[in-house]
Amino acid sequence: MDELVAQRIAKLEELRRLGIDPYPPRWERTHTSREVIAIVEALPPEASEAEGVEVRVAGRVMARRDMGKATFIDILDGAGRLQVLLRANATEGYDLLRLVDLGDFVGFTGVPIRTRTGQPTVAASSWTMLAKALHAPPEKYHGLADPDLRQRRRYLDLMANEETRRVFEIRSKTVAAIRRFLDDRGFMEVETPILQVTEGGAAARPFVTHFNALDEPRVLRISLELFLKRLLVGGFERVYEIGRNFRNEGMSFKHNPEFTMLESYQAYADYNDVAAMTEEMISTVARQVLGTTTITFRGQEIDLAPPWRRMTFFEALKAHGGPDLDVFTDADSLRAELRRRGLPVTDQMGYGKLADEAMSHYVEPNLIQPTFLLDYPVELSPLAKRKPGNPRLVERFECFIAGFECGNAYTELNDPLDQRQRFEQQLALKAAGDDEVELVDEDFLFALEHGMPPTGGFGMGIDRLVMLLTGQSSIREVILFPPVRSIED
RNA sequence: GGGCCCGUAGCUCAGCGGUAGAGCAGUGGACUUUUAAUCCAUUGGUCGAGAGUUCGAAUCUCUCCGGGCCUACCA
Repeated sequence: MDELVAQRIAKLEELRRLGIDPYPPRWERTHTSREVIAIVEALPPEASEAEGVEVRVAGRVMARRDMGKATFIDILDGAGRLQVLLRANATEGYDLLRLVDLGDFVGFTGVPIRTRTGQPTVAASSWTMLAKALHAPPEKYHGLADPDLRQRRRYLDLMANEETRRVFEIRSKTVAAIRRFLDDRGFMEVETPILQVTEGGAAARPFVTHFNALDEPRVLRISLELFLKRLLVGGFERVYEIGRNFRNEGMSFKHNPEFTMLESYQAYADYNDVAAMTEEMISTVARQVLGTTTITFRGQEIDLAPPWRRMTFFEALKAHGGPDLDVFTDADSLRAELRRRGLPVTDQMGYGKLADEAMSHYVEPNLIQPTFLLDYPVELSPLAKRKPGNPRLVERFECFIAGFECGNAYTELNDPLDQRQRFEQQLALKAAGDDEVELVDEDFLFALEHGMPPTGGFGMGIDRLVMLLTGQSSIREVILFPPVRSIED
């Protein structure tokens, strides 16, 4: 066995021999580190001690400065770090401190004091082992740097790196702020199936599993859309879901196979209403979580305050040197033009995919400040309603911040006959070799045939929003436990 | 998938053909206001795995394993 582990187990056994449980079931804490610091900071300047105040604090031992008859221990609790002073003539069990290692959870009873350097500290009258750690924590100064270990053993990353803790606190506050925003506007949070018969609502390859009780195959959902729309058919007027989607595809700095999506649907709204809600929601969330609407991402300062820039898909393509889609109106001519421009296009790509390819090449990287791209080609958007007066386009926007997409919305297609046609067009694309198309979902069509009110829908990748708000340039840094290859022992 | 890079002590890293090093952590000792405490002493390694080249490989070559960054596709 590892020598360091053996040493710690020996200490643990010595505690037991002394009648001390190294893993006691309960120990009452009265104050967090932050509360103790507040007590000390509230003391009059000449006072060095909160006389008569007894606090019980607890946390993980992060550092230890042993000076013979006095020892300083830094603990980390959920609120932050706190220094504890133990003295041979003032702390019960001082000689047993040799059984305390870095990483242990320890409780201290004592008085808040100010040291002569002014640092808030608990002068301990006693200490108690709360949980013995068998492994040393990461290096105290450099922390945990190995990117593999940081993700594989996130708990070590969290205990060693304050920035990591900050990122996930912001993530939690972001989701809470989104819920608050939607709840305040009369939206109802719902949950829909993750295990589905047919994947739908997006174009992506699914994870496949088997449902034993029904003895049927199932796929993990790739979007939330089609079930939420069934709820609009049912009569709920404002619904949203925040949930995990699964796409069995590649990983990149902005893609993870399981990712968290927000989708909301609002009856009697169109995509313009949704755009207004989007810019208000994201700026509100930023203000609540960060206290500002200004963020820095990859060295670029970005202002999330509304109103955001709006331009049409066609305009944006022209403005950034891409092809004019009013000139190249069919798949063959557009494909030839993109090929002439040296873009990687294939014969399998339909008009929508080609237009999207051009957009992501010419436009997307340039959309640093928040921008709505409006009015997408119909071929790219089988679930969106056509734009009145222009059957080539649908009422859809995607919003871009810092050069990547972070939201997508439609005026939802509620014409069941048109919806069936669109599904059939997707089938034709599949026949032509595109394996990432929207599949026909008869059950959804049947629901739509019962009537869905005019509806504005919205989808947003939560992980990407958190990347923006925390300044993290990789999605894996905002996911607590990103997928890692398993290691064979 | 393509390109570049990394894997050495529990952690952070040096060493880059001549028998394995530092700091932190650990162990023993000194020290009653330190805070990357300090000072003295000291334990700890199949140098990711395997094969090859060589008198000799952590170091060079190849294969594999794990990881990172960039790049391409879906949010």
